[in-house]
Amino acid sequence: MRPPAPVPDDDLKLSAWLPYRLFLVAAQIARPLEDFYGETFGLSQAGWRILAVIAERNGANASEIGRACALDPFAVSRGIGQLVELGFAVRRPGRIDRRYAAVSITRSGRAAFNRIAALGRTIETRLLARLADAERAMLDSAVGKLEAESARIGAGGWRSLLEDDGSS
Amino acid sequence: MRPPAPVPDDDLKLSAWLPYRLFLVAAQIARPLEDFYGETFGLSQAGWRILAVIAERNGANASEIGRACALDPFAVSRGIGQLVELGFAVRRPGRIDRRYAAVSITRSGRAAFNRIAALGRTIETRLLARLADAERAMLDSAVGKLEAESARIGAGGWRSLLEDDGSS
DNA sequence: ATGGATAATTGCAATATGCAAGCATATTGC
DNA sequence: GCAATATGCTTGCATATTGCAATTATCCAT
Repeated sequence: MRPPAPVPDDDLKLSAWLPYRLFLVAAQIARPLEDFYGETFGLSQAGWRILAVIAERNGANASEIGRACALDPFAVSRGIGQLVELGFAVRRPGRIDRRYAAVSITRSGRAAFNRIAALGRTIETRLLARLADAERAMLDSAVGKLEAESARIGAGGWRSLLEDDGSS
Repeated sequence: MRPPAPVPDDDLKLSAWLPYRLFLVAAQIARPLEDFYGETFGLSQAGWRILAVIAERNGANASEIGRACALDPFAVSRGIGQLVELGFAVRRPGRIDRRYAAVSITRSGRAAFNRIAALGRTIETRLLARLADAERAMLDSAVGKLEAESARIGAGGWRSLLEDDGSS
């Protein structure tokens, strides 16, 4: 009556599933940094990302910021609000089109950024210290490919994945 | 009066910083899967992770589950509650020590797991399809090393990172 | 027995998030 | 010109999530 294996048991092992492994690594790495900028500056994750964006591209508008750090417009707006409250950024109406507000980093914003970035680089250095040079290079290029493919996957939604045979 | 570079500008580029890149890849990959199990079964992320754990280690207790999928006891408890409500798991008091409740997956829980796992494996396959065999092997071992080091980093907290020169 | 430990849960306050509606500015059609 | 529409961004509010104190139930040592 019963087949030998009554349940197919597709046996996906969470701990061996690449997306989950990446997620865990990213989460564990991010935590001490978040604790640092949270406790030290009262900065949220969105706030930190936006600070990093305007540190690099001073005067960016909200849309550019959102694109650069994968935040929706609401999160960007609130994050900028937080930075302004903390004195880390200022909003000024755009010169040509005043709907676009240019967000600029302040002196103390850059000071905070530099301290956070220093810790961030320490973390990255410690991570990479475990890898050989060849591994580092390969990891870099592999992550680049994963970025490209994950963007496609993320854009399609799950419905498109079900109709997908995996070959492309 | 002013030095040529008034601000040191440690220039950490978010888009080139490995932890951020990993985070983005993980987040983009996870989204369609989350949408799927959220819309289809009303499952939260914690619920899904716990389901995956008990699919593999049926009858695990809450502490084991928490350790296996990096969730704090509160999240585990609530996640199990969700699974029980959905009819995907049952709690039964432990036989030897009744403080530990053994959580078992139900038939319909396993059915749901199998459907989610199938999509998960599709995603993983699509991701890895872009990589050569050698790259896949290298990525696997590199991620293993990152897991080990990120666990150390996560455990230490940010204070220990500041006193750290990066060599160990 | 009983005091203290441990595993797990619950309640509640704080926080974050999603989304509709709003405001200001720019552009288009007439 | 100037109403009508579009765009960029913000705000308010309802809902979900999270963190943590307090609680319950059980076990263990004396």
